[in-house]
Amino acid sequence: MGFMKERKHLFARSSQNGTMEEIKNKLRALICQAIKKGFENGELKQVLLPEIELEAPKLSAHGDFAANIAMVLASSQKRPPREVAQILLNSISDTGRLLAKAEIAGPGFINFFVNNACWHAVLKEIHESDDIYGCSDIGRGQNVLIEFVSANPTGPLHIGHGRGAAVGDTLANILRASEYKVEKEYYINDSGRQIQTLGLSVFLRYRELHGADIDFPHDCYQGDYIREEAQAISEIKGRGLLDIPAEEAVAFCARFTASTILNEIKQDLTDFGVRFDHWFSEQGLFDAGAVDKAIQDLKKKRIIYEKDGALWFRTTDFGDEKDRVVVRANGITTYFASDIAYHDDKLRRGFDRIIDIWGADHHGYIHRISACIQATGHEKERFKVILIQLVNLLRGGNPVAMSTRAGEFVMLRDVVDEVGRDAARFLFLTRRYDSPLDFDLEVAKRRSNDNPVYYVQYVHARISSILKKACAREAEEPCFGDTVDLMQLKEPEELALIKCMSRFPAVVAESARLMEPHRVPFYLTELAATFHNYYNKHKVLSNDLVLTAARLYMVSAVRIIVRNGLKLMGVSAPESM
RNA sequence: GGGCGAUUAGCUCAGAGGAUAGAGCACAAGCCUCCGGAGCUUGGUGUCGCGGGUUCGACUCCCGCAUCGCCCUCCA
Repeated sequence: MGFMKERKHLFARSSQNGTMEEIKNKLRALICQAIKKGFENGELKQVLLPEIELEAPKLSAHGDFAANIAMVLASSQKRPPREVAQILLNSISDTGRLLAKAEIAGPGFINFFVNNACWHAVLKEIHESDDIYGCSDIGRGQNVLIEFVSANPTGPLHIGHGRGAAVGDTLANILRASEYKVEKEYYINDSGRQIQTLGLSVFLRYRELHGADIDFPHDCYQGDYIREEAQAISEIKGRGLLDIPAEEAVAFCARFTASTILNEIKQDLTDFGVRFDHWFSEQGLFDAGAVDKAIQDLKKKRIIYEKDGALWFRTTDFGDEKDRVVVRANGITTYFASDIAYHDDKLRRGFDRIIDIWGADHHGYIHRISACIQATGHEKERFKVILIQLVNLLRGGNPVAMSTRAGEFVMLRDVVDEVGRDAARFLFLTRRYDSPLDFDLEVAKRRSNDNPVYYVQYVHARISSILKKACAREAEEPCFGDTVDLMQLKEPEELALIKCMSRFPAVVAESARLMEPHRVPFYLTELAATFHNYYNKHKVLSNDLVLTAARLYMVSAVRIIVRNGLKLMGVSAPESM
C-alpha cells in the first residue's frame, strides 16, 4: 500500500472514506428527509434530530444496512418503535433509486436493501485507488512518534521483542495509511549499570579465556554470546586487556560489546522487515546535559526533592502510589532520570502524540512517565502506552524452556530462520496485544487452516494464477476499462464478496483509531474465507466472455485488497507458492 | 495489602450498545470430467466468571465480588 505516495486522485474523489460510507451517507439523507417530512405534516412530534446510525447487520436477511432510528425516537415520540418506523418508511422518497427494498423488522429496525449497482461501484473504487485502497484521512496529518522494541544492547532480541516489533511496525503502517505522519524510534539504553555489567561479564570471560580462574557472578549475563564477544575481543586485542587497569578493560569491553550487539539487533530487525527512522541514544542525553538540566528544572519546581541522600521525584502528586528515586544515594541516576529527559525531548520535537510500546510487565511505569510528562509541562493526553502481553513459545503444544537466568532464551533470529518472516509477523498479530500469545513453532510451519498466513497468501497466489491463465487465453486479454459489464455480477456469493471488500477501508481506519493492528489479519482471514467460498462455487474463467471479464475484474480487486492488507502487516503477497 | 490486565463453545481466540453471540482447531459426513485441494460444504455445543445498576435494548457501559496472570527495588 503506497501510504507515502501521492494521493491526489483520492482527494479528488467525493469521499475519502470509501464507497460504503457514500452509500451510508445517502441513506442517512433519505432518513433525514423522511423525519423532516414527518415533522412538517404533523405525523411526528418535533424533537431534536438524533444522530442517524446505520450498521451492517450480521445476517444478510436483515439487509445491507439497518437503522435503529425508530427505536431511538420511540420514547420522545411516545409511540411504539415499529409505528414510528412505519411512518418513516412511508415518508421515504427514494428519488435516486438507491433501494431495492426497505422493511421493518424485529423490535423496530428499518432494514435497507440497496441495489446491486451500489455494490458494483465498490469494485471501480478499488481499481481506481489500487495500492491506496484502504487509506483514509482520519489522522488529519497529525504527527506521531512510535517508540518500540528499545531492547537493551546487552543481548540479542528474543521472541517477545519480535511481537513488539511486529505490532509497532504494523501500527506505524496502519497509521501512515490513515494520514498520520509517523516516525519510528528505537531508544538505546547504552548507559548505566547494565552496560557496566555487560562489560564486566565479557571481561571476566575474556580473562577466563586467557587462563584465569574466575568466579562468574550470578548477576552477570550468562548467555553463550558473552563468550563469543570475549573471543572476538581476544582476536583483536590478544592478551592486551590484561595489562591495563581493570576499570579501563571493563569499559572497553562494554563499549565494544554494546556496539556489536546493537549492530546485530539492527540486522535482526532489518531481516524482520522493520526499519526505524531514529536510533536514539540514552548516552546522548547525558552527553548533551539533558538529564542534568531536567533534574535541575524539576528541583526548582520542587517536584524533585532530597531525602536520605537520594533525589526523589514527587510522582505521588500525579497519582502514583509512592515517590520514585531519580538519583540514588551513591550518585548514580536511575533509568527514570533519563526517561524524564527523553520523554520531554520527544514532546519538544513537536509530535502531537507519542506512543510507547512496552512489555506488559512494565505497566507500573505508566504512572511515572505520565507524571514526568505533566511535570515537564506537557498534556498527558499526548502520551499513550501500548502494553504487549507475553509470548509463550511452544513446540507441538509443549512449552519451550526459556530461562533468563541460564541464558536460555529463544532468539527472534532463530524463530524467523525456522518458521519464516511472513509466518512470524502474521502470527504475532493474530491476538489483541493485551492478550497473551501462544506461539507454537510447529503450527507456524504448518500449511493448513490453523496457520492463517498461508490461508491468506493462498488467495493472492490463486488469483494471480487465474489472471495469468486469463492472459494466456489470447482471445480474451482481460481489459478492465469501462467496458466491463458489472451487472453480470449477481450471484449471492459475488455480492457477499463485494460487500466484504467494501469494509476494508473502515477496518483500516478503525484499526488506526483504536491502534489495534490485529483487526487487519482478522479481516483478511475473513475475506479469504469469503473468496474461497465463492471460488469453489463459481468459475471465473468460462466461455461467456462478458461474464468472465466481470469476474476477472472482481477477483483482481480481491487481490488488490489482500496485497494491501499484507503490506500493512509487512507480509509478502506471493504470486505463487 | 495495592495496582494493571484478563475471564466468551471441549481447546485457541474474535466481537466493545442492537435482532438468533461468531471463526479456527478438534470430532463426523461429503465435494477433484473443475480456473492451484495450502481449498470448499454440511453437522452442535454456550447461565458470554458471579451479583447488582444504567436503557427501549448489555457479552459490550458503571459498581461490587470471585478466579487467574503480571507488577509493586535507592532493579533494569
